[in-house]
Amino acid sequence: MGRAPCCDKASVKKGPWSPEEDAQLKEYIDKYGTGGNWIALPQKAGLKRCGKSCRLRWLNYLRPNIKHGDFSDVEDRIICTLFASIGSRWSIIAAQLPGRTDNDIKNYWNTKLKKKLTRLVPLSQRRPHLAITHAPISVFQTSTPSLHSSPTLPSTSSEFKCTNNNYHITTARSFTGYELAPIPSSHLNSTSSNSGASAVLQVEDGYMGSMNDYQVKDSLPMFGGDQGSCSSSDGSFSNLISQGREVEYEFGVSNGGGHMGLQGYIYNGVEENPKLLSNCGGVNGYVVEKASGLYGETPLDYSLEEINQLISSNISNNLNFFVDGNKAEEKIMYY
DNA sequence: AACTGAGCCAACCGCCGTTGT
DNA sequence: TACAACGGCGGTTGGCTCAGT
Repeated sequence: MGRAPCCDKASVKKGPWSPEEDAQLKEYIDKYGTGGNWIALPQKAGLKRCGKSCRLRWLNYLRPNIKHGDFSDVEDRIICTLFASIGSRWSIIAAQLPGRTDNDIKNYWNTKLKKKLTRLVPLSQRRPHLAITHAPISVFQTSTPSLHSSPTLPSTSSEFKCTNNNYHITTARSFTGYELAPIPSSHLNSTSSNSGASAVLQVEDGYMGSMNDYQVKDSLPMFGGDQGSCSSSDGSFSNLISQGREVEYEFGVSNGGGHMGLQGYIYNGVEENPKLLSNCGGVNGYVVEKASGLYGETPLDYSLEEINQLISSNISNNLNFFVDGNKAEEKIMYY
């Protein structure tokens, strides 16, 4: 048996909201708040609407500080960057754009921004780029009891010991997605490589090429345990590292009251300057945040053209990099 | 003026996770 | 533990507007 409907569909009004209804809803919420119960609200407010409809109307239109109208270039860039990174997680993207709603951003993306980006860079001009796979992890420090916390997630597979301290990172499960980071071709030229702990990164070589997984031997933490997915048709990723590509990494965990994580980068195949970002007790969540292709560069430093390369080349390759079966568990961290 | 199609966006639908009983 | 109720989310739809013919 399916779930009972949240309201009597026959007796509720549907369709566009009238100014009177808007005023009624606004007045009620201004006066009494939502009361944490949207289903009961319409009746109390004297509205013949479904609670969900009221909620949507309030969140997307009536609540204070909602911004309507044109999106700025900065907003465009944030949307594109986040879309390239996390996909169509509109609520998360909206959380980074004050005054914008997820619905607004979704509509904007579907009707305008996607087309705008498609026009920007011809397929033939797309550059190779790098994707670093991320996975939920649990982090705990072994040397200082006060920072230690028991990961609530089942730990699996690998353990990472940072080269110059005692932080251990244990992957909690395998990959759920990854981020993309372009690496300019000018950064493809040097040599050297380390072996040691490994990270699984993904590299796309060429705009029409297929996405291949590569296992990178380096002193990066192991993200996830899906070794079976790794392949190395031409050894490209190893070459990239050995050619001196720079890879920045940053990841951590959050418990709602704070977070901790590690940050560092690989240069010429060597992990340098790994450091603890911040710390907090009772870590029981996990977040993995970003990797970028060029040390010191953040995703927001990319031009729209570069962002477009990330998005469109993945779309053109029919990649499913937005899929995450455990979306509720993932959050984005901003240090 | 009438028709048509594209673009836009508010609103709906249904699924999923969480919470309470 | 099972189930219902609810909130939240992303995908989709339907209706309005406007430009082009």
